Amino acid sequence: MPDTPDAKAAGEAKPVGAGRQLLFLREEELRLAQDLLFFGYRDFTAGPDAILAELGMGRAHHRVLHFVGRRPGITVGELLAILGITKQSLGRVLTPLVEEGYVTQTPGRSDRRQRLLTLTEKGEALERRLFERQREWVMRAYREAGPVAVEGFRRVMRGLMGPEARAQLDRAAPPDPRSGPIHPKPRSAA
Amino acid sequence: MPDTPDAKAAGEAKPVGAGRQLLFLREEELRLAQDLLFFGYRDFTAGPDAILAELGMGRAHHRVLHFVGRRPGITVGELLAILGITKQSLGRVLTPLVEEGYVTQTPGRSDRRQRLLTLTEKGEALERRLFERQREWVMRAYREAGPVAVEGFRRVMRGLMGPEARAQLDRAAPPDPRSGPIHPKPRSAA
DNA sequence: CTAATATGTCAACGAAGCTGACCAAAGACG
DNA sequence: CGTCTTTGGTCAGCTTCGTTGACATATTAG
Repeated sequence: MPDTPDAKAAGEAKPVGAGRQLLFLREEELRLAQDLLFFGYRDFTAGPDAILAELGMGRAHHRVLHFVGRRPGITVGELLAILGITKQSLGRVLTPLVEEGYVTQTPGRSDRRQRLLTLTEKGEALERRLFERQREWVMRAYREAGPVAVEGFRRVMRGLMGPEARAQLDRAAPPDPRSGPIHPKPRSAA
Repeated sequence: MPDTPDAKAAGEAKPVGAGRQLLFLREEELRLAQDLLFFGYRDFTAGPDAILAELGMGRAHHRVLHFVGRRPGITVGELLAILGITKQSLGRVLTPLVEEGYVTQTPGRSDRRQRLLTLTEKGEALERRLFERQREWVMRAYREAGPVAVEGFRRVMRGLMGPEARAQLDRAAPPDPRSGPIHPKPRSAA
């Protein structure tokens, strides 16, 4: 259990045993994590949400654009598995995206029941616009925090995911052969 | 062109210079961040969501319990500012919580228009139950990632918040005077 | 031919946001 | 005192995005 949280560990007063004290610190630590995730996630999505609202779309549309953009030719079934929603829910978002020309459906070559999904140019343009907005935001946070913090952020977020999501992530983010794996190995705290 | 399936993802040829490559890496970095936040946040909230569903409640109830628990005696207005929602939306969640005995409202002593919100024992018990579920999950991620990563996670999440959220966080999480500020200074990359 | 699979669609519902309008109690201040 | 503002509550209606259940169709698999 090596995880005395770096510097802040103190807490001298309070007539408690050491174990009790650790427990208390853990509690506050976790409450902080709850706050950070709530506020952070909310503000992280705020930028794209504003753009989408102008187009009469919502966050769900963004997610479809994002994952279709990440894996062009993805099947409906795979997309459902990644998003973890029902096909009815997906349909309400995907159908308009197809009708308005953001996404194309083409029958699978080996299995013609499948509808392989790909972004159109219009879809790519919108996705990129949403992406850029978010990029500014995240890059600012990354810059302020520094590369070591970014690596830590990634490790913790990965740990917050369930095993299925982790597997999906590895598929959704095919490591670019030119750049090597994103997390080659922690390399002992950079 | 529309129908090249997933194999097309790479695009290895692409004649790029070093700057272009950096840009590309940044892009992939950011896409990864999007994935991590989506999956991570979703799975982070999954545990409490399941408990709440059994009680006919949702995530919004949890947030109220969380922030009221964090600042007993908080006013309705303050809670609205923290959550960033309208009073109508809050009402739909808060009224049932009061009616079912999870939260009490008491008139403010200096301003009797205010309704100071506090958790009842029942409310504290539920909040704790939700908290414990989430704690297990987060502690696992923290342990796996290690203390340096946790510090980095906190720094990045904080950076993802807007300035208002940051101010609210400092109020919502009154820094324990015994332990000093959470982020005293980067201390040059652990 | 039959069964399973991939996808789509209709209908109804629930959770949690929103706007706009309006009201009452209490404080603030001339 | 009287008026204005602030705090909070409420009614009505709308939107997004998730859910279940049932059913239809095309295609593949055995």
